[in-house]
Amino acid sequence: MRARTPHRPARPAQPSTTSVALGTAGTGQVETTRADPRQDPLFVQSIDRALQVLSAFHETSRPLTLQDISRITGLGRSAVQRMIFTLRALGYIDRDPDDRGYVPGLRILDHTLDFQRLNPVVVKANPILLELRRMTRERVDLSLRDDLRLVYATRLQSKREILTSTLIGNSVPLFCTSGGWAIMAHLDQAEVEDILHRSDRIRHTPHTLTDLRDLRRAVAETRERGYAVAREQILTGEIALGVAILNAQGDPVAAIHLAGSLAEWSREDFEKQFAPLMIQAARTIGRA
Amino acid sequence: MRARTPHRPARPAQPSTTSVALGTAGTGQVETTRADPRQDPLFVQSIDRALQVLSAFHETSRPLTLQDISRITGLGRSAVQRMIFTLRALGYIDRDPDDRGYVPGLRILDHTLDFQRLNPVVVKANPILLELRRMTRERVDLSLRDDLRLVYATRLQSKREILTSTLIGNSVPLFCTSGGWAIMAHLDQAEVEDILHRSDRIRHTPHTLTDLRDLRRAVAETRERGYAVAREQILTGEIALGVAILNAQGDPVAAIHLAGSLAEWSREDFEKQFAPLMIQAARTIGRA
DNA sequence: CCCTCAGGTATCGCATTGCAATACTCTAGT
DNA sequence: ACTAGAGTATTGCAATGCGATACCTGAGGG
Repeated sequence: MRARTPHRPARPAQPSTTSVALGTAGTGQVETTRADPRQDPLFVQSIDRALQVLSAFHETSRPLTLQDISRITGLGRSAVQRMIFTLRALGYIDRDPDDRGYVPGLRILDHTLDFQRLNPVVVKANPILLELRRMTRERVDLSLRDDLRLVYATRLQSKREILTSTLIGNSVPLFCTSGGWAIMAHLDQAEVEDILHRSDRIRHTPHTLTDLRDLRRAVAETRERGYAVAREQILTGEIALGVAILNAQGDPVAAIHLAGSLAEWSREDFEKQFAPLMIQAARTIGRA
Repeated sequence: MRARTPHRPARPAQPSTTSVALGTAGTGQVETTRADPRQDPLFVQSIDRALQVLSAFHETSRPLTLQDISRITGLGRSAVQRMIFTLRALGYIDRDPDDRGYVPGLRILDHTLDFQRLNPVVVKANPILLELRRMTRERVDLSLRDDLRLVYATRLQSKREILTSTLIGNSVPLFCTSGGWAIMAHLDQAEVEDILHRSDRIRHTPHTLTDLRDLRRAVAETRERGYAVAREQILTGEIALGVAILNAQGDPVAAIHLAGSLAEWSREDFEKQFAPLMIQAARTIGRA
């Protein structure tokens, strides 16, 4: 139990503060405009509870029983049972066919599709990513920033992709990924510090950078170059280029990645070959 | 507005009736064990309402305003506003960065990942699908049945994939797809009739079969062959093989597809080449 | 330039609605 | 056979969410 699902926050972030952030920054202290949304009278408790139930599956890698969910969410048995009933009626939770227990339901994928259809970054990026993969023949990804992590929204497999971990919705931390460095390169140093300090800097490979000085340098280098290069930060034997995508206000909201194998590429070749393409692609997407 | 999102049911299906279905079948009348879950005392209204708000995005291809959502869901402005506030605080809805309006939020993808990690069929199928694509070099998909439609859960692009419509969560109707025929081939004729009659048999290409007699024949042929062959039913120029995946009880709960181009393949070659592989793969997944 | 309209946000009282407690059924394990 | 664990169902009371209403802002338009 408690599978190593990387860094998915059990409790989500604040709502509108993201857009503020810039003016009041300074020391990297994020000024929370609204103290805590979940004790705001506008906050609908029961939605929260229902989504907590759905989110209980984040914690597991097996079907859950009622009491599992009750334990994970901290909600009472009755409440959980009522919600499961409802969520099941609506198709958001199913019974596991063989084993007994509950699993996420099919209807979730309807919302996945909506997200992909409606998110402007994803929509703009997709054709460009396809083109990018056509030209590079390597793995191309788009990830969106969610506070300390990057969530993969589009993944285009390369020729021989074995790992099943190339799934939409997977997330990686900002602090040790090409995309994360690319994004931090577009923030003021105060915010970078804030991010680095709040991240729990877990080592994914023996080469993962975790020292603050190293990470600062990685970000600084990225800032100069205009793109990030990450070697074996998440996966051994993998090299990745990352470029940030800016929204209309100039905030880095997403990143594109290109990942190749160090068995095939030297760092220099990989960069020389692909960095210009990446930068061009990111500009086109972000209209920067 | 009201974009042609194919066949996503605005109102979802009943919960536990699916598993019953078989014993009481007969005339194709599905015996509703529980009259209507949403007037059951166990049914939590406010979850339903919240998810209706999230589902409002099914209807659109642009960001939605509060009143849009209010209109689509039929809920009052106040209620919608409170829910948007909550859903936004939780990350399930975002503000569109440029344009004004709301869009589905990133946190949705967390649940997508859960679904893919936990759904036993998807988990079992993925490695086999990868192998299948390696051998065929064509597009390979896994889709799960949801009443009258098949929802794509895994999609492995082929070499030159242009269309952005190869997204997870996309759905196609049972009645006119290789996967659908493969699934119906494993149901009794009464259920097939029920499905065919309840489907609204829209023509997707000039070659889409819509006549009941033709469709019955397609299913019958599939039943004999053990796999389905669909030519240009959804996409012009495309040929697809479909094989059903059975769960432990022998019900067809999913299907795998192999899609190729008629410019490259004759129907005969495509079948001869790939049908055995497909059947083998489906057996392995379904453990039938 | 002021008015209006559309969109978003906030407040409050009342009754709807969902939770805790409890009890019942079923299956599996010892 | 008894116990434990899982799922399901019912009920009373009060927490909680909805409707009505009002406020704020920016964008057009006369």
